Amino acid sequence: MLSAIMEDYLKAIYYLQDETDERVRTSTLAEHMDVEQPSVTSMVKKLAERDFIHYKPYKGVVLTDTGIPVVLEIIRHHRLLERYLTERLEYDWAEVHDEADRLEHHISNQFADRIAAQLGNPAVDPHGDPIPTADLDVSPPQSGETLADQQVGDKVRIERVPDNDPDLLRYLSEHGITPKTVVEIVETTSFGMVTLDPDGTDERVALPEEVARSIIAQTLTGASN
Amino acid sequence: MLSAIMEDYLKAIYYLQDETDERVRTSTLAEHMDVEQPSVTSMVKKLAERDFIHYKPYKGVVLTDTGIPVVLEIIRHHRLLERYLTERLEYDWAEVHDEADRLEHHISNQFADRIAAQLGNPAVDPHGDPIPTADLDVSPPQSGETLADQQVGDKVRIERVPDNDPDLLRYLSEHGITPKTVVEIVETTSFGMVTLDPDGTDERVALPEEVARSIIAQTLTGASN
DNA sequence: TTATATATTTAGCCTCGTCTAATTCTCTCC
DNA sequence: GGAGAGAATTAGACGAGGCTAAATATATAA
Ligand SMILES: [Mn+2]
Ligand SMILES: [Mn+2]
Ligand SMILES: [Mn+2]
Ligand SMILES: [Mn+2]
Repeated sequence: MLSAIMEDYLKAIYYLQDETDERVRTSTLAEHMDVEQPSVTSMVKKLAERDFIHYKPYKGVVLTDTGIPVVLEIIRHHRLLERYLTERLEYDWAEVHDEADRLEHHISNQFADRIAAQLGNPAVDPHGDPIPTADLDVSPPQSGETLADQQVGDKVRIERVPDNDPDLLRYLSEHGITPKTVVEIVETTSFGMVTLDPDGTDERVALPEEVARSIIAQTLTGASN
Repeated sequence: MLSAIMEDYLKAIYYLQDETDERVRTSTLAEHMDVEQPSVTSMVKKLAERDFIHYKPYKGVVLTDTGIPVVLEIIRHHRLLERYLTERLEYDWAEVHDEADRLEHHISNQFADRIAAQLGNPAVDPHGDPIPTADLDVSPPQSGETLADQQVGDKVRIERVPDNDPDLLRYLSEHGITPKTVVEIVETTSFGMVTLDPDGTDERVALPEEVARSIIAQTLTGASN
């Protein structure tokens, strides 16, 4: 079989190749996995040897058709776990990531299917990320629009937030911002600050543009169109 | 921290020293862990180095006061998982052991505490084994009486069955024998066969004496006393 | 087109958990 | 009390994953 470490490498490759749409470089992977480059080189050789990735020396790697379903299975585990932890075991959505990142490698597919059934086969995880089905279909990524692309006065529905920064997640949920929340953009500044008003509140929530760009949102009504 | 493998060694030592009430020998451990003896020797040195066990060369090992709570924590995880899997995720009690044996090393104490809370802090696992509390108290072992110690005509309540033989567990549950079941001993033979009648049924369930001896039961009424 | 900077790979070493083969200790039995 | 038998340990190796330092390939920029 495949070690937990190998699975994490494959998962990292999946996310990175999705982001950049290019071959994933050794250095990028090294940073992501928090190891030195030679460790990556030796690992990608093993993964290529076993046909999960295509490796071209000095040119980076891509997942093969063998590798992709492996990754999707892990992502299914991860997102179902996150959902189950928040929904059934009273975890805060800020704490689920680490627990899920470990357990994803150790639960059986049977376990995953059972918690999926308990949850009614949910389509998305607590951060709005799509959960692959048991036969590993994944919904296509949402429209690329982010909170940073909006105009003042726009109303948008939050679709997806990054799941790996607990502090941000705590901040967001404390201010009533989760997937499905509708917010109005009340201010954007030249120095990179976006201010929101969650629907039905008078609260003002400020976010650095950098962060706003990482939050996917669906435009509902625009003052500008 | 401690690797999953090390935890399994400690757990094995715990069970073996409980069974024999003596120092656990290298060979016993090797058989239990399904590795060769030199592997055990090198592992017990590491565990002794870290003070989880006391190791006397050529004389076997014993858990230290540092090692015992480590084991109890793992056993708590294992038994809570088994209970949760059967009760909330529709696992058959014959299938839970393997899943629990893997996951016990990977769930956090928080996870264990949450499933314990969901279950109402149960005292025993599906096989009747006591679940250590969050502060690691364990109920003392049940009376040593087994199904093999009974007389024909005795009524006994099943307390505990071995959890590592799926076939046996399936057989038992198919014939309505689980912890809490009351059965009457209807026959014992000189060639080692015990026959039971589960309470309220007319069914006859036969078991080899070897197996009967591994099932703990509480005598309720005896024809003989 | 050539020189320099940067990314990547190779070389060699380490720890963990395992193995086989060889050696040494312990125990029993005469 | 000594000879063997049998159990346990030591010696030396291997694969997985990691590291550092050295070598090499690629990219950039003159
Ligand atoms: Mn992971
Ligand atoms: Mn998530
Ligand atoms: Mn285990
Ligand atoms: Mn059990």
